[in-house]
Amino acid sequence: MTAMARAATTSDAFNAIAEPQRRDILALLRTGERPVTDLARELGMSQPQASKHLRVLREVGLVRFRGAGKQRLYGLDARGLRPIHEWVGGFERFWNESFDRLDTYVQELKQTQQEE
Amino acid sequence: MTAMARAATTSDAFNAIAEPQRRDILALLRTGERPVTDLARELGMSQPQASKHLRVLREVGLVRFRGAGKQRLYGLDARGLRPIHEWVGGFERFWNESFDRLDTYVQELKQTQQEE
DNA sequence: CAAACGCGTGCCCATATAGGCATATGATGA
DNA sequence: TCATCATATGCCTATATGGGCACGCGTTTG
Repeated sequence: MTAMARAATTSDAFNAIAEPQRRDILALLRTGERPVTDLARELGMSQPQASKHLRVLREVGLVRFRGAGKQRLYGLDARGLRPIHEWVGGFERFWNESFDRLDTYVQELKQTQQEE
Repeated sequence: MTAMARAATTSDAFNAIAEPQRRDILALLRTGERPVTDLARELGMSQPQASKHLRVLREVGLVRFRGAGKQRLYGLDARGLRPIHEWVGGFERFWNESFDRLDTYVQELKQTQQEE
């Protein structure tokens, strides 16, 4: 256990929503529960793909499902998004300031360029 | 270009803040600008580590720096967090509903357990 | 009971990290 | 110009994906 790679995607909601397709799934589920196949079709991904993403979302608690015949209806459980909203919200006053700061900033030192 | 791995961490803010240490850096920078070494020390990470995380944050535009002598003062540019806040905010009414839904849910089908 | 359907998994591949370390770069000052 | 301080990078390793595919399983139907 010397070197570590990126934190497991299943570790928390932050990681779970870092993947675009998973964000799409969550967004679509706001409309209501859906079986895997439907989700896959509506979002243009393969069934295995959908299942895998759903698994991650399930493991961090952002979705849940209930069996419905041979299908599994997945539904949203947005509670896990709240902590994220709050964390990001902690920067709210900064993204407003930013502009001003940046201006002062730019004038302040026109040349200490921050290229790539 | 057949198989793809996770989206590059440098691709967007969502990925950038998926890493805990980077979130720590952003949080610390709310206090004000800081040179790399300070950041590293205050957050208990190596200098190279700090530099690397700062690079990612820089590439997605969440931080910027200005040269100050032989140092580089890194500062927060939270504007990039706004889109995230808005995306997550789009689920706000759901994380309140969730509880109720979940209750109904639980009673509704006590046994279609969603284990592991 | 067999065929069909809906899902979840295992396996293989190509990538993209995080970290630790050593070293290249830049800027500053003697 | 050279030594020094502050950072940025390159390299190597162990992991963790994300996708495609084939297949195993449980449920439903015929």
